[in-house]
This record gives sequence, structure tokens and C-alpha cells, in this order.
Amino acid sequence: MELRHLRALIAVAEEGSFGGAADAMRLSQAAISQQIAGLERAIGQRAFDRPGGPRPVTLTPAGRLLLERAGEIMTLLEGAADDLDDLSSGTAGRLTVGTYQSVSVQLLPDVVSDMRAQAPDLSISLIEHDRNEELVDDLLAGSLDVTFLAGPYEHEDLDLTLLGTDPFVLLLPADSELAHEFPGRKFPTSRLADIALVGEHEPGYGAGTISSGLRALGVRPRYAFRSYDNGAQQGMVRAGVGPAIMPLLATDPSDPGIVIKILDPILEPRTIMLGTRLGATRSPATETFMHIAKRECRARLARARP
Amino acid sequence: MELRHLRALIAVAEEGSFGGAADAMRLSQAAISQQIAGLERAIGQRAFDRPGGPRPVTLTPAGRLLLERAGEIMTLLEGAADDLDDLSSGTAGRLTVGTYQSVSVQLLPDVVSDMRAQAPDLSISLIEHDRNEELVDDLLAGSLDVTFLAGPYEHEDLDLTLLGTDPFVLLLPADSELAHEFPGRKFPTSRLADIALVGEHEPGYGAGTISSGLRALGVRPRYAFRSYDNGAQQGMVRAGVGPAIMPLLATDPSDPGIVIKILDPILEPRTIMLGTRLGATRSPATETFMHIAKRECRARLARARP
DNA sequence: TTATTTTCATTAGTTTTGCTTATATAAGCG
DNA sequence: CGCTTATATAAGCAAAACTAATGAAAATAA
Repeated sequence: MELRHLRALIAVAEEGSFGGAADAMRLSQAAISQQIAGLERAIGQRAFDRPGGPRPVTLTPAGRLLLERAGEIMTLLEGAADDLDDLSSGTAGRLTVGTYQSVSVQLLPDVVSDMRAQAPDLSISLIEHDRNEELVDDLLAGSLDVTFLAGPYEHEDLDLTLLGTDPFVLLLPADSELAHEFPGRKFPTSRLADIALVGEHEPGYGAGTISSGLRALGVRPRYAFRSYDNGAQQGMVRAGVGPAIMPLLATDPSDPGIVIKILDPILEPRTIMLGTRLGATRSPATETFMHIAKRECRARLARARP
Repeated sequence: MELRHLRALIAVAEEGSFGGAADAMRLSQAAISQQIAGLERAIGQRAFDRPGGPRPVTLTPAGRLLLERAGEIMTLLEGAADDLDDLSSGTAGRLTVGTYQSVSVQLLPDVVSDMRAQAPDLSISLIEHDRNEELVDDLLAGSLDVTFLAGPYEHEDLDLTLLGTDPFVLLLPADSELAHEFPGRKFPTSRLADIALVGEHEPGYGAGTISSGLRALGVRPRYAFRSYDNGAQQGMVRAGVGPAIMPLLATDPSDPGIVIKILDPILEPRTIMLGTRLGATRSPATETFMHIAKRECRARLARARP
């Protein structure tokens, strides 16, 4: 059976005659006759009673049943066509983005907000994970269209786009002595050796990087407070609990209670990347998102740099 | 777009390659290639990413979307095929029967019970109306497959089958004097002239027939009690309220509290008919139902005749 | 690198099928 | 009983779908 048969069925049922359906479909009456004959051969039953003469043909029980399903199928097809249009325009439909905390907190809200302005009917979903591997698993499984990733990172099945380098910076309480110990200069990383820090819990991606980065520079970190939440860490710094090392993009540089300093020597910085499946076509919505994310990331880094 | 395209889409998505899909569908690889090309032309977008070399093709967002709908459509088609099989076997599916009260009360339960035994997966619906016209309207509108009708009745758009003649009989309280006034003989209709009867409300079909039938025989009926419900009427007779004239098939002849007598002269008897749309194919379930109804009606009339 | 393998795309030729025109057939209607 | 209004069928043709053979691209192995 083919859709042609169902279209003929619908037309004949609507018009009440083979000839009328033929006119409606811009075909000859013989064509419709053959279509319906083919349909009836396929289902093994008659779909129409043909009273003969000028009286309209009527549906048999089998025809009525099939007509119902045919209608549903046509509705489904029309819906699919609409969805495909949405997809190709990129202004509607659905976009699912993978993210991790330090991106979610500052960068992503702006990107999503730009995106909503540009594609108001697009439904954007976010899925947050702590580790790159979980994000990549979701991406390759098809449940994400695109995901943020913390670099440096390599994966042979991914198409990676570098958005920018997000340096680790030092957050100090604005009213502390430390904040004014090296005015106008970079903060010597070694100076942190004796100070209790605010930091992330170990299992997260960032914490391991910061701790091992400090150790690589000869500083063995001690922690006075730890949290997964970047906002909570910044709050603790503001409250004077201690300094924190955070990715620049995870900070709120407008907070008057803190001072942001560049470390010297710097910790090996983290990059922010976007990943999609290698070789897989990206939907226009995905492309738009990636474009906006890149622009927004650059703008924000330029703005935040101390 | 045709179903062929969707079938190819599904096969390629399942197999991960055009060649594999071709084998699965017993076609050449070139055929699948052309099918997918046609599909992509129809939707204006690529459905698959073709990485080249031995790596499997993968769905684009558009392909994924369409695959989903294609699956639904195939499910729908398979369901329709099953339903069509049910329809042609007559042992499953749906049957909607029109009926009226004096048929519903005694004859129909037996017919439905026989029907259920023969076609256990068939869902039978009953719709009851007081007047033939309402039943015929529903039938012609397509909401009934077949309907009982009270005859004599003619309709040019209907195919009418006579099930039997259902004579009007007299119900008398078993312990009344009237019941023994004419032992072994028919009951003179004129004797009812002075007696208050149990009968139907006027608007029903039966009541008009009985009242006018009596008047045609020179008897002007008086009523002591009236009800739409045949069982209630028989109960009133049993309670001694008065005699009732009822269609034989609406009576419960096994009730020891009543005596059933034949009138002389008889009232013009009512026939029981089945009606279907003229020239319209009847489903096997409908045919079976009509066959069972005919047999059951004959059996019951033979059994009930006093 | 180069050859080999795997896979999809393309081309040319063949078969199938779907459509049209013309005609036959059937059922109301006057 | 012909006329009108339908559908069914037949024959011819054009479009399409398919096959076989070949080409092109990408990974893999030598």
C-alpha cells in the first residue's frame, strides 16, 4: 500500500464519487478507479459500495475504518512537515544543550536570553553534568544537540569548537589586607601557601584542576570552605572566609565585596569548548546557538578581565 | 512523498547503511540510494550524514524527526491491518445495534449472548430509541451497523429483513376471574371495553398501535396504569391492576402470576424487522448478528406462543 | 605512501507501474 | 427504451523505479 492509495480513498470519500475525486486530484477518473482497485486488492476487501448510476459511492465498514486511519496518517504527515520547516528555519522546535556549572552560572543565561530573542518559538532544554565524560556520553547517545566542555579536551568522535580561554583568577575579600598587599600588580601565587582557601569539592572537574595546578606551582592548598556552587564560594570570599581561585567566567565581577587579581605565575588555564558529534549535520538552531555562544563568550571575557 | 520512502528511511536507520537496508528490503543498493535521495528532495533537507568509508550513516536532526513520525505511521498502518482482519473475520472489532424497548427486554439479551459466544472479542454496543425514525436516522448517519425496527415499515433507503410477526396478546392476572372466563378459548376483544387496562404511555410506538388497534375493533380503551417499561406493565398485571395488551416477545411467559390469552379478533400484529443501509456492504459481524437474530427470534416465537 | 576495502552516488538500460484516452458496462430516470 | 450518470476495463505511452556496472570518497592495511 502507498500513500497515493490513501489520498485517493480520502478524496473519494469526501467527494462521494470517483470522478469528483479525480477532478479534485487533477487526475482522470480511470486513475482513481485503478487506485481504489489497488487499495482494495491490498486490504482484501471492498472500500466502497458502488450503487451504480448517479448515486454517490459510500464507504464499507472496512473503508470507514481505513479512512479514519488515513486521516490520522495525513495529520501526522502534515505535522511532520511543519516540524521539518521549524527545524530548517531554526526558529522553532527544540534544542537540548549540555552544560556544566561554571558555564551555567554566568555565561549561559546570557546566551539563552539572546537565543530566545532571536528564536522565540524554540524550546531550549539544558542538561548539566559535572564531568565532560557524562556530557559526551549524552551527546553521542543523541540526547544532546551540542554541549559545553571544559578544555583542554580531545575526543576523536567530536567536533570541538574553542570558545575562549577562561583564566583562573584569585578572588579576595575587598576589605581584607591581602586585597591591598600587591596594589596594581599581579598576586604572587606562592603567597597562597599559608592561607586557607575557599574551593570546590574534589569530585568536580574544576577542583582537581585548581588543586593540581597549585601543586604544580609548588603550593600545597589548604581549604577553609568547599562548595560545588560558584556563587556560594564567592559569597564566602565576600564574607572574609578566605580567597578563592575560580575560572574568570564563573565569577561575578560586579560584586563590590570582592577584588579580582591575576595570579603570577598563572595556573594552566581552562578553555571553554563546544562539542557536537563529528561529521553530524547540525540543525540551524544548533548553529545559531554556537554562534551566539561564541560571541557572548568573547564579549564576557573582554568585559570581565581584571 | 510515499510510504516507500519512509520504509527506506526506517530500514537505513536500522541497518546503519544503505547496502544493509537494500539487502533487508531485497532491493539493490542503488534503489535505496535513490529512495533516500527522493525523500531528501521531498523534505528539502538531508536525512542522513554519510561519513564515507566503512562507517555507518547516521541520522541528521531532520532524519531523526522524520523517523519518529515514520514509526508512528507504520504502527498506525499495522494497527489498521489488524483491525481490517478483525473486521473481515467478524470475530473482533465493534458492532453497534439499534433497538427498541420490546426487543431489548426479551429477545435481544439472548441474541447478544449467542453473539458473544460466537465472537468473544467483538465489542457490541446497543443504542435504544422509542421510534423507528430515530433508529433509521442513526443508521443512515452511520452510527449504527444494523437496527431492529417495528413493522409494518417501509423505507426506500433501507434493506429490511423480516424476522417474524410478533402478535399482540392479552396478559391477565393469573388469579383473576377474567383469566378463567373463557377457558381454552380465545379472549373476545370486545370484552375489554369496560375494563381499565395497563398500557404504554402514548408517545411510544407501541401504545399508539395498541390504542388505535383497539379503536379499529370498536373498543375504546381506558387505562388504569401506564408505563414505558414492559416489565413494569407485566408486574402491574400480576398485581391485579388490570389486563395488558403487549407484544408477545415483550412478555415473560414463564411468569406464573400471569395468563397469556390470544385475542379474537386480533389486533393488527406488529412485525420485527432488521434494517441496514440499502446497497451498503455489511460487515461479517453484522451478517452474523442478523443470522443469529433471525434464528433466535423464530425460536422464541415458537416457544412463547400460547 | 600506495593499494585495498568499504560504502554511497551516478549512469545507462530495462522493467514496472501509473496515467490517459477510448470504450464497455451498469444503474437510475424520464 | 433510450438518455444520463457512473464506474470498470483495455491499450498505449510516459514516468518511475529498479538493476548492473562504474565512479568517487574515506578509512584501513600493507
